[in-house]
Amino acid sequence: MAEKSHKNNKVSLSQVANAAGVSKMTASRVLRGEGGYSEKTRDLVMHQVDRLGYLPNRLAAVFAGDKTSTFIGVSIPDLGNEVFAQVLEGIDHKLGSFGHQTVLGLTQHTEKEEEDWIHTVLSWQPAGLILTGRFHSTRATEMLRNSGLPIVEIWDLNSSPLDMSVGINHFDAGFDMGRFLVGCGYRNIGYVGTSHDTANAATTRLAGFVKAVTGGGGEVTKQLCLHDTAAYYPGYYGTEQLLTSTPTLDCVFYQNDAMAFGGMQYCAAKGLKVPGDIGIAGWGDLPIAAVLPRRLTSMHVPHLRLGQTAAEMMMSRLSGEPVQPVKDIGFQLIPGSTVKNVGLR
Amino acid sequence: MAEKSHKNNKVSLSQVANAAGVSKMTASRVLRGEGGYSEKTRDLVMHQVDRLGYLPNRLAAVFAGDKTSTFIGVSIPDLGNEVFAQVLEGIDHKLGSFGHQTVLGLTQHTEKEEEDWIHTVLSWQPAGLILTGRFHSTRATEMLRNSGLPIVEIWDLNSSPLDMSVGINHFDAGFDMGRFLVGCGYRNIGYVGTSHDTANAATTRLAGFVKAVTGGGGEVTKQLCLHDTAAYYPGYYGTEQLLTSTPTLDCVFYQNDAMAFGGMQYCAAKGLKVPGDIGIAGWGDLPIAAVLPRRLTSMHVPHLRLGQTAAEMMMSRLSGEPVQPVKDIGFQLIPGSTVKNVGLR
DNA sequence: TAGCGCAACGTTACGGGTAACTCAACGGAA
DNA sequence: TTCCGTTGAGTTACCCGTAACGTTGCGCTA
Repeated sequence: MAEKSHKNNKVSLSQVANAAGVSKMTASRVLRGEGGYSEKTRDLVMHQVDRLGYLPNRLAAVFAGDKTSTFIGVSIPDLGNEVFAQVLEGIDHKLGSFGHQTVLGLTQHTEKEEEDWIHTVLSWQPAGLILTGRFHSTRATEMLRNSGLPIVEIWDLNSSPLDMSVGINHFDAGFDMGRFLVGCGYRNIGYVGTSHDTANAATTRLAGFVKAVTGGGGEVTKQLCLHDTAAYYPGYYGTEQLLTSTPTLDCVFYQNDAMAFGGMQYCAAKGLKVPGDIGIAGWGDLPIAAVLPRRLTSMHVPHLRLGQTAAEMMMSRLSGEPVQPVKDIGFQLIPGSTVKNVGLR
Repeated sequence: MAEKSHKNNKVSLSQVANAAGVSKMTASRVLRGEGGYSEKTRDLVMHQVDRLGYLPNRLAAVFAGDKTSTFIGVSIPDLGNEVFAQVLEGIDHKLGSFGHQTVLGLTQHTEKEEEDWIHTVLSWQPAGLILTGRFHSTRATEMLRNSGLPIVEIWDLNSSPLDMSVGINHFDAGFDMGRFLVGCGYRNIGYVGTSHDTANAATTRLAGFVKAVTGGGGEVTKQLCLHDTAAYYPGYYGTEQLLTSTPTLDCVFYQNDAMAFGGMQYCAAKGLKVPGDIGIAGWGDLPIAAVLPRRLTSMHVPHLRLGQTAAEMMMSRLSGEPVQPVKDIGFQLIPGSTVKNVGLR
């Protein structure tokens, strides 16, 4: 099986055609199943395909047809954050079901890395790009515009997107959480997150949060932005830092549930009661929340669906259907019971 | 900026060359920086590259050079399992640092899906493939062999790999855990996992586990394999099912730490003391373990490093360096304190 | 000043498919 | 019988780069 060509060990279409005694074009037609050949010819060709172990060369097909590939470039900050793992899972499954492939790029939240990645990925003639966040470098924006490709900006909703956007308004979400916590009676609130990058949705969220808290008569007394991943242990030691430097805090808001859980564990280790001594609020309503004895105060965002929706918007645009370019996927505050419910408002 | 060609809106090398008043070949040389041109010519060409917003077409380059691309196909079962998210993160970072791209495939643990995905990915002329697991369908194996590409099988160490393999011996790891638990005095042990697929490493692990337990005079009384993801909540309700049907168990072994944590939460909710009333052992030493009050009995596997190593082996092979084809990345039992330590052996 | 070498650049021929066109054979209607 | 449409298949040009070679023109040597 699998007689190889001399050059590169790959069986080409012409080899199949020769072996079947037909022209390259006829073999091509059979393989694409677009008709215009007899049953007998089809069998001849397919038999040789099996015998030689022919694999189509989609790269050459794209090239010949002067079309784009079925690649979709997907840039994600990192996978240590469960949120993005879920988003990616949603994207890849949906893309896969449409016969498209994910070309991954972990761009670590930096514009420069994203820019380099975009340059590389565009050179592979992708069918479209899905990017996390709405801030891109000038050169990146220019390349994206010039490419003329469909682009979905996800996560941080962009009301005037390059092309399309799906996500939530993080400012509003942060604001809602802030208003809720102030409504619970908290006035002296801390924050633990992992980045102060202005391009980061978490920063936008924090801004909305701060606005709501100060507007409601409270104060975000201390904001901690660690140089680490938004995971359990940073939540733990971040809380330690926070409460050591500012013991007067009555509540802590975290960048996500993993960090919040880490914070809860710190509190438990130090004998601090939640919510008796201190309130805890997370973000994302991650799977771990489902098994905790006490419902974690959090903000539900449909991450998997967000990913799926992004992929669907991409597919719609590629098939020429009309697409609503900006989709707010929505969020829902989970009051939970890791904050006191003094029932204000 | 960005004057477009009539056809497909992309600026080609000849357009750049024409605009710069040089031949296509000279422009190509400048862009690849391989010398054979004057400084003046270089500036002329690069100026037009900027002005026209030219993006190289790597697809055409691969095609012309009759080479493979810089794509590496990476198949991962799913990202809901943090273990694989970490592995993927390790792979993509390392590949990226070598100028290669990950083409992702979430193949959901099934051979059929993997086979289809392999067929598709191979048609894009990748430079190599990284596959999770060592079991592949016959047709998949045949395609992989015929491709002649470098292949790294990860996770479940394959001592006679298609090409290369890195991971751990799950049978041995399961065996060690079983021996340890029996050594702790447990005799009536339950298991909660998510799959009975023979192609699954978890199944291999379980086999080793069972062998050690029965060999040590204990019994794996009940094995529960849920049709779900290996996450917190399945761990919770799986434990509920397990302990309801078999209340006599003295210990439960889980497919991973997330499930184990879910199980611990179930126990806590029901007033069962860990390890007083029941022992709990997880697998993977996931990040959450770092913040728990009680060290979770688990098995440490360097997931991130596993991913990085897989990528490094791939890069070594591609650059023609000699590669040790089978690498056991090792594991380490974390005794923890969620099991009794009766101090046997 | 012929002869030579080399830097700098141009020409040509692919590579593996596909679009668009052409052509032959055949069957049915006029 | 003639004409024409349909079916099945072949031909040709082209997609965008690169390898391999060919061609200049200049400076230097003998």
